[in-house]
Amino acid sequence: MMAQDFGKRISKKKRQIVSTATDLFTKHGLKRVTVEEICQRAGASKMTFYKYFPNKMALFRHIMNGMIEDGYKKLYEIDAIDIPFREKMQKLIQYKIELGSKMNREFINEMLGPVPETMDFWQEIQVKNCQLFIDFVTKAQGRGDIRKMRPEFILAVFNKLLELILDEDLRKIYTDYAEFIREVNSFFFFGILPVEKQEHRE
Amino acid sequence: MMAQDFGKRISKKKRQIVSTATDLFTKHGLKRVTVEEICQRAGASKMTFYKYFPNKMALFRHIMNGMIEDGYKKLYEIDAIDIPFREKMQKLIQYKIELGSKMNREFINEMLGPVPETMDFWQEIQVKNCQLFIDFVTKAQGRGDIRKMRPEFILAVFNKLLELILDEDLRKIYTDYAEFIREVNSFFFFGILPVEKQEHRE
DNA sequence: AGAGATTTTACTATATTCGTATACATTATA
DNA sequence: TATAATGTATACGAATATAGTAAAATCTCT
Repeated sequence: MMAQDFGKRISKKKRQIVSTATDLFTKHGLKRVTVEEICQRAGASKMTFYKYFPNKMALFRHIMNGMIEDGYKKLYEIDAIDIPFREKMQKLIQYKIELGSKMNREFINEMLGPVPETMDFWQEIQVKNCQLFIDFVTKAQGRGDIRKMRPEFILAVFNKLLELILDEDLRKIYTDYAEFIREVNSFFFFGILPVEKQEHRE
Repeated sequence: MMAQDFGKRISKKKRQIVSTATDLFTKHGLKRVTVEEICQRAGASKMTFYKYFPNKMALFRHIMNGMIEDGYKKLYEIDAIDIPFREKMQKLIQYKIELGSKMNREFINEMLGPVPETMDFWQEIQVKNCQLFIDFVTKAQGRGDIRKMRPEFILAVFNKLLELILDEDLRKIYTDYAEFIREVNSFFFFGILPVEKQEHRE
């Protein structure tokens, strides 16, 4: 009787709904996208949609949570690898950049803009993400990889530098994109490396 | 009393409306974008909008016509330069590619999709564009730059090759993007160059 | 001050979207 | 085959959004 489904197999239709909705949301934002449109493109009927999600916002939350989850895993994964902290950071930045191309500020604003409900949700997410990153930094501090500064401050700086990387105009200055990234990365590092590990200090 | 405005100066607000609408339409398509949204982002009131355009579709047509106009000028401009036909073609392809990044198929489909009115309009545009390109080809044939083939056929091939260029997957095969373009271009040419001008013929 | 452009606010008719109810079709499996 | 589970088609009412208009207030020039 297949009973509980063993919690494993997620309905094909559900997956299709989620994936097409992800596409549409990241492209056009929450408000512009219609439940009916999602269903049409997913090749599912509206009834199926409401079988799996109570409403559009729930689907959206589901998707966002998935993204957070991915970020969580990624961060944990990176932290577990046995490489110098600096390389970990590099990997993290790389990941955030890839994410950033989808989750850019415009996209976020578009979602935050008109729907007040999303504001609170976004706050939630930010807080979660914060905590995660702060743990990451705290661990690194425990190992002496970075100076003892308020992790919250480091997070803020990190985010500001990410904004810098996503800045199209600045990017144009560099002929080589990789060089640009290295530049930011190295800047970030000579700011947070503990004194005893820094070679170029005046 | 500034009277007729001398037909020169287009109201700043109108220009802003047109430009923000162009942005929004190219990003999200006709249907997803709201008159109110355009006005808000353009910093204009709805009344101003309806002062200049009778409705959303009219604005859309205005924008599209502008693009056609640009294409017209560009083609004429390219045709007028005293360079080999092959280089003209290269320039034309370059231009179409730039345009293609905005006017991609997805965008077009999105507009054609739900609004039946746009279908007819798009037909109109296609016909105009066709005629233009066909003139271009006919002239070239008159000069002996290309073989005597039905211009309509050449247009069709040209468009197919453009689709090829915009194909992400194919693009990935080439490490150098310029090489890719050259490849397509050269393929196109050794297909249409008149026999006496071809060097590598079996 | 005075004319034209622009905004603000308020409003209506229309269209869209949401979410549900019902009856029907498909698939899988015991 | 019988029995569920899953999905579809269609239609529907209610809430909401949008288009487009009207009239009065405000702004911006000269």
